[in-house]
Amino acid sequence: MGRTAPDKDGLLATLAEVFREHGYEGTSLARIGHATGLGKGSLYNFFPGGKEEMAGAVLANIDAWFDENVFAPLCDECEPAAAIGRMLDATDLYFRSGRRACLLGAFALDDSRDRFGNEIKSYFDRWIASLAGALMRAGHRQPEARQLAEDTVAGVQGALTLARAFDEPEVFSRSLKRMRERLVA
Amino acid sequence: MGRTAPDKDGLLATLAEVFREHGYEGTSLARIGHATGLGKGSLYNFFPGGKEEMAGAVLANIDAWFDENVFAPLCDECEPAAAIGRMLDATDLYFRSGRRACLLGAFALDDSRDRFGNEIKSYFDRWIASLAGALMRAGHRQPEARQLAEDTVAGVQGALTLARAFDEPEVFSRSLKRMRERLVA
DNA sequence: ACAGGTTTGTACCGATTGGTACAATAAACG
DNA sequence: CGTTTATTGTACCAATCGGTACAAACCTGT
Repeated sequence: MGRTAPDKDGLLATLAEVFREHGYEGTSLARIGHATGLGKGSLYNFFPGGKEEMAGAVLANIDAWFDENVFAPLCDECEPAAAIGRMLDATDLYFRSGRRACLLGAFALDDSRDRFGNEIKSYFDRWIASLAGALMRAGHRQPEARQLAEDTVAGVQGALTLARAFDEPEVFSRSLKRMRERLVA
Repeated sequence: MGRTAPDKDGLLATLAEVFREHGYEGTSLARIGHATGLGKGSLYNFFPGGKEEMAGAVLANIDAWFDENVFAPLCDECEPAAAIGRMLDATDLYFRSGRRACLLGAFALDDSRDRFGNEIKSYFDRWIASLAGALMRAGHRQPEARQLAEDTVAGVQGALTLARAFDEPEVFSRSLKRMRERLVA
């Protein structure tokens, strides 16, 4: 083995932060190098596919986190109200109570959608489907459950947008609190 | 006078479409030139401030449209339910029933926020404030009206994001329909 | 200490970025 | 018809873009 490789998780986290802050086009290799403290040599050593592979790895990483911490709780066999509560807790944790943007939401808007369309679609699809499942177990009928799930995921995205627009994370926290009341009612 | 100037409104509309589709960073002058059919000479003649002035003019144009067609109806002195209905109609019209993205929402996410933070903030602020006003005239108390308005504007943004993520404009139409029921109830 | 493979900095590449300068052009007005 | 003035294409600029090549530095297993 050669030199000690830096921990990949921390690297992916830093990369994610840069992409979140500046979008795909706005994230230059120079900025990545500055944020991570790595030169091009190291970056292209870990990600031979360049910027696109970096963004792909970041998306996969986020995807896995949501799978484990947000979607999975919804599919558990316990009482659905508690499952939904845990989902909202994880959501609030991930988005740092509104201080963090959603990378997949940002990518959905600009033309990163062309490169990562499948990942983006799958991410939102699984979120809505698992939430709708929990809502049905809580007694909602199929069409209403689906609509309520759609509204909730859309509401999260919109609240994140507003929180960033106003530079007031509380907008997100408040919105999440109202969703909690609405979903368990 | 010199040559006949192309109509500024059509030019701004084309510019807006390019910015909406590719974001601020992703919109190169080459792309603008191709989309508008104008060379750099013309572009810098109309917008001496370059790309930033173009984006600013586009935002001002959108701002004016929303002021007249979306915010103003909410402030009218007629019955608030009809006012809210007209607001939703104009919203659906502008976003082409979900086929069009929101430029201000997109700018709020990436670092265009640094350049146009005030415009973005003002846009969402006026939307929420005018809607909350109409809701109060409809009988809602102040805090609930404000929260409902916030949820609605956030919901529009989120629905646009989802519609783009899934490439299914119907997601937006459905969401808007549910908002209509929720707001007039 | 040595050899192996890994990590890293640096120099370099062509292409494209936003922006400037300016001469050529064409319409409107006297 | 000629002058004026707004419009336009083209050439050019330094800076930066994403990406490649490769030799030097380094850590680890023997």
